[in-house]
Amino acid sequence: MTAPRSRAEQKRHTRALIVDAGRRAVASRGFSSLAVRELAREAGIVPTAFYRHFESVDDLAAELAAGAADALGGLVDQLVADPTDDPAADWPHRASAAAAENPQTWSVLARGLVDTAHPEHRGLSSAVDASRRRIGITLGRLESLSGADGSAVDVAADLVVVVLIRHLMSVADGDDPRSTDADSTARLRVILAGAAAQ
Amino acid sequence: MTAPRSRAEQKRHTRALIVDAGRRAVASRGFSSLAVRELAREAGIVPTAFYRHFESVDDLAAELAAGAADALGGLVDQLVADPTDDPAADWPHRASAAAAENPQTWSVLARGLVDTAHPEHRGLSSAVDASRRRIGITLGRLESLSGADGSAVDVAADLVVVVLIRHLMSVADGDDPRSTDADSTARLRVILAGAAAQ
DNA sequence: TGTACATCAGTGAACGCGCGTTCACTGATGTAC
DNA sequence: TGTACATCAGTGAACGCGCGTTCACTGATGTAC
Repeated sequence: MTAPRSRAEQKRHTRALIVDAGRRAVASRGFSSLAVRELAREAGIVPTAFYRHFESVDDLAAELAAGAADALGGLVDQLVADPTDDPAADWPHRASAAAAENPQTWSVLARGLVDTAHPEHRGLSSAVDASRRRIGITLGRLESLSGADGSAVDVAADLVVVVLIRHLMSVADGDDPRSTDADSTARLRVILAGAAAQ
Repeated sequence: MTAPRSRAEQKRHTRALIVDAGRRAVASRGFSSLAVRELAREAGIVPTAFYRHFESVDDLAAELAAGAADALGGLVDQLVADPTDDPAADWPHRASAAAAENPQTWSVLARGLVDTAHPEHRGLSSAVDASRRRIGITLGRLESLSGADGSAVDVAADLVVVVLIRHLMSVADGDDPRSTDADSTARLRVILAGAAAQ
């Protein structure tokens, strides 16, 4: 049934099991809940074998955080890559697709953002800052915001990013994607109309 | 120097020290970081004496969460109690006063909101729902929103509550209150203008 | 193709530590007479 | 006011448990000849 695996393939597989268990743990109980013994149990290895894959539990935390930051960057790539006249309608839909692909990652992001004392907070926080700037640039190019004040666009970008992160977590938490999309769209419409009116 | 205390006063004092240490712990590291031994150390008692004040560590968690929910309710009371024509200008200022009064409480609220797996999540989440409804009613009475769509007002209320909670956490984290007030005011202006434009 | 050796993912025992909680206790404070 | 007793906040030993990490090991996989 299971194909024979090379040693390298097997190692990659085990490592992926650990990372996956780690993502689930952080998503549901936060970074400080990462426990080597629990991860090992879920990956089907003995606790000490964990150290064949990571230097320490903090090393794994760093990798999970980097993954979340990358995921956010990738999503923003998609949002700004092919332009739209109506981000309020299109972005939630694209974000839902991203959330469905790797749900836990977005909860990892949220955990890192709220856990200001955790070492990974800084990195995730600046990933969000970067996203805000990129979203801001894209919003600034919208025809509907062509007459808007620059600082109003910045404020809108800030609010849009918050709406998108809430959206991602909502979908990741298993909320109905259809109604979550509708909620986010309504929020984005208010924000964009508000920026246009300033 | 220290006035003699009745046994009841002394007990209340020790209990307050525990609750305070608990608030700081949850604020900085989350509900799951509550540790009897650490709280006892900070309160100047032996770990087992903790159980003279609380049935268990979960009992303390429940009290902290209830305190955060009450604080939010109290703040909303203040926001809706004396009406204003310009919530965008007035509410951040009032929220800053509340945040300065008991900073950690707001981080406790945020922790409980993001920690969806924690038993206290539900209660804090519904406290926020209640606040959203009350804010919505108050917004609906604003002259500037008299022509606005009802659902746009609901969306605005949702966004306003998010802005206020971020504001509270910002001030609690020690950010400069003046610039935090300005940021929140700008965000609220965009939201209210957006709802008015729908 | 067969043999000898190297690599290294996973093993199992062990370390010191902090966890939440129980229990019988002490001794100062409070109360009744 | 003085004495006898009750209350109860705080004490200290102890419980079983899971934590992160180290170390010497095993044995299957991979490589060189």
